[in-house]
Amino acid sequence: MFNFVTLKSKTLKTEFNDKQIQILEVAETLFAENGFDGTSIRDISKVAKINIAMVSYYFGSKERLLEALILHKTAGLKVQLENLLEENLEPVAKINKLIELYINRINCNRGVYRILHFELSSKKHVLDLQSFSDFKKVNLKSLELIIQEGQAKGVFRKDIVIPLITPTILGTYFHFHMNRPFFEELLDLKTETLYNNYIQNDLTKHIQQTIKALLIYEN
Amino acid sequence: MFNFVTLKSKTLKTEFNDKQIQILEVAETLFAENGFDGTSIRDISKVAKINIAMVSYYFGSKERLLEALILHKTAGLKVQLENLLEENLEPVAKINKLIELYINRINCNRGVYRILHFELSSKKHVLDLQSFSDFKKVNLKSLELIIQEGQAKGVFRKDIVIPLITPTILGTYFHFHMNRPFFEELLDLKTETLYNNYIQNDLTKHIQQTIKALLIYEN
Amino acid sequence: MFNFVTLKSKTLKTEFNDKQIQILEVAETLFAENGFDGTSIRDISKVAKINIAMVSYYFGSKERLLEALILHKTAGLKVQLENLLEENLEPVAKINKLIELYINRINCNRGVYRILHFELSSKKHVLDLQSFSDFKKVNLKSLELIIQEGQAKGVFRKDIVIPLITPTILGTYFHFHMNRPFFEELLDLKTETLYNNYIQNDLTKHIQQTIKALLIYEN
Amino acid sequence: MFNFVTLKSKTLKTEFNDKQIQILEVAETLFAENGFDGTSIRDISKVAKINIAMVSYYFGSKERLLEALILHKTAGLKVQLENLLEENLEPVAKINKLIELYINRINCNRGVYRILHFELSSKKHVLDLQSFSDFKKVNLKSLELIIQEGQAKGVFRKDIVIPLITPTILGTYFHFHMNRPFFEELLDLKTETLYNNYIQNDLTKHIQQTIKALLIYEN
DNA sequence: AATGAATGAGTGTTCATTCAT
DNA sequence: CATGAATGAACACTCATTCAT
Repeated sequence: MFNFVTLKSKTLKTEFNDKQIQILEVAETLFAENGFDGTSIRDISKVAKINIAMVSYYFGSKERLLEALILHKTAGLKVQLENLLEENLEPVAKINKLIELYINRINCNRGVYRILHFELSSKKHVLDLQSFSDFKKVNLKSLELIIQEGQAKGVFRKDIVIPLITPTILGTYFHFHMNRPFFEELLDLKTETLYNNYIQNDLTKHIQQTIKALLIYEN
Repeated sequence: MFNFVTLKSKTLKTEFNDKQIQILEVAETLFAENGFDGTSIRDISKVAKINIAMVSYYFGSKERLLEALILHKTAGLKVQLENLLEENLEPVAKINKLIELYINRINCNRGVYRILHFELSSKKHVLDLQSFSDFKKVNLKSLELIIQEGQAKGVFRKDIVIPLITPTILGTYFHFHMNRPFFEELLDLKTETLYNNYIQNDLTKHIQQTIKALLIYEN
Repeated sequence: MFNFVTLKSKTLKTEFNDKQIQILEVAETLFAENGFDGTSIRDISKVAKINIAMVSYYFGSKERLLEALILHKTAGLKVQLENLLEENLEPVAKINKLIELYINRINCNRGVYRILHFELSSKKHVLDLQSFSDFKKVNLKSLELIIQEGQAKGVFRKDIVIPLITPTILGTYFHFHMNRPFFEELLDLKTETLYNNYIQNDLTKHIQQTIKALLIYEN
Repeated sequence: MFNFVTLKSKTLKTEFNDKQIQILEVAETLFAENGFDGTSIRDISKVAKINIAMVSYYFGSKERLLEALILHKTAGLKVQLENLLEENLEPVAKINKLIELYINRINCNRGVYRILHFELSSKKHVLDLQSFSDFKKVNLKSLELIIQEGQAKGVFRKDIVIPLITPTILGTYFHFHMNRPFFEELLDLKTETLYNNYIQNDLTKHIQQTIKALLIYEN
């Protein structure tokens, strides 16, 4: 019935039925709004209009719901990255596309990525962090390949500390988004659409410009 | 920065007695480790070795403890910024010093700034966000002044979206710190000292380099 | 003993199919280990590797599973008792054989007898206690016949309170068994075999000796 | 404020305030009626007319309430035993008094002793069993001293397995009491008073007679 | 000024059972 | 006939806060 993925000798479902997906969607929204600790499974069951016992029934526990959510939402990124790597693009165009891919993806799955990058750093949660660490390493490796390609072509500087590029890309996005009310007021982004457009256009462009300058500009 | 500030029609002190400061210190540590929701006032009272009723007694509520904590820890930054603005430095040197000031300050008050920039975006918390929004605006204004000074001197580009500079500076730091375990492993930062040195030297330099490139490099 | 017994206006089988017997066996073990309340039908279904709904399906409810279990495990004792009564033995030999029969039987069906004699006294369980009371009366009657036979032959004292003999026989066994860990340590009964041997030999002999002394010895 | 007893590096209160004692009394009754698992702290709080959180507040947890209850109710027995040991009595009189002491004490604290001797044998409960094992050892030691005294005086047989005496004494009582409804009907003990009188007179006498016979009668 | 006692509301989870298929 | 899905009720326990002293 389900497609199982063996992950550290623990089988996790990667395909879910409609009700499970419904729960996952609601969970993502509420986790994004109120954090993991700030969201009760009662809240989830109320919004998702399901019985309170369903969460434990389907996912085992609140923590394992989070695991499932992360797995569910991050699945597919790896394939997208691999496709990008194989594309025949100029280094700058490739890194720009990578940034666009990242920002777009994260913006569409805000809740999950926020938790992945911020809540999971808490020492309390003893989720299977290894698999998420692996996830981050895969991302880092893709970035590395693109930058090294650009360096080989003589376009990018040689003395770049690659692991610090990701914090700049993702950190800029997250800091902007986590302070959404502040920037909504400051930049007059009154509607959801205006806000999302700003991210997809202006913010993405800013990040691309920043990274490009960093990769090319000689101090 | 403040002394007696009227906030929500209630008078908040920014000067506290020893016991209050003790509570604030413990609260910062625990909030930083486990988040606001993940920390109970029982945890705080246990670690601070004070009676559980003291928190409500001294600060009114858990939320107002957070308010007090933020006010307590952010006080003083404005003065530092003003001093910096008056210094006679080249634009690049000035922006570098600003970045250094920011990163150092935030790194020393991780807990509070993490909450300030990430947890407070939650819609649940109905703290008087205006005062924190003001705080952010003051910071933004300082940055604006420095950049405009650099633009006037013909050092910086004219087409800079200044509000997006802060997300890049702070976002890079926060993303790095929130994924501390990942970078500790990746960069072999085994001890607290090694980790802090890396932030004060390498990471700060990376951010300075990034911002400089962004401000100067013509696309 | 029974075949189709009307119990609470419902027909209960005493003959079960393989799956039902499997459930009964597992239930006995778990009830013995953790008590009735301490055992969930989830536990039973997990150990018996059957669907969780099977218990309700086959037995109606958890309580009626217990009823079935008791009926299943106590069936046959009456026949054994009747056979014993007809045997041509000296009074002491007969009572000794009765004790041996009891202890052996109970020891082989610990779970059920423990529940029968201890958990069922709880006022909460509204099982049809009458049938179990009947069961006890049958046992008492057998004992009575043997003792009266011994009294008629002038071997046993006349002033015996027969209903109190059973508590001494069974109570001694149960108290020993319910405090198994204590006696295991005290008497160095490290293995299951050693423990069972001690019961079948030493403990049985102790009880036989006790009852014999009580029945014969003139104060 | 409290008098603390150090027990395996864990401090347990032995003196309780009125509300705590009220909770303990209710808990004993309900545990006795429905067992530990069969009693919820909701039941306790309802009967004791206290807030449901009080149990956890005063005792920490349901299990630690049980610990406190046992400690509370068993305290004092040791002293009574010591006093008995020092009395100048004939061996038979002494053992009779011991039995009377035991039965009376247990009958007055039925709930606790039932749990102590029957529920605690369950492997699930990981209470500090060592202390309860110690409690049993103290009791055994007292019995041993009395019997050895009787043997030294040439009154008691030499070949007695002393550890099996306790199961006979206590087991007889418990089996009788656990099957109270059966014996109430059989022996026509309609009221609480009649029942208790029967225990204090007839049952106690039966046990004394049994043990005396066992200790004296040569097979 | 400071605190131990107390509480109602809420937490995540497990329960025995039902029911459509 | 047999079962996977689903559920409302109950579970032990923790929460931030209040209040009398």
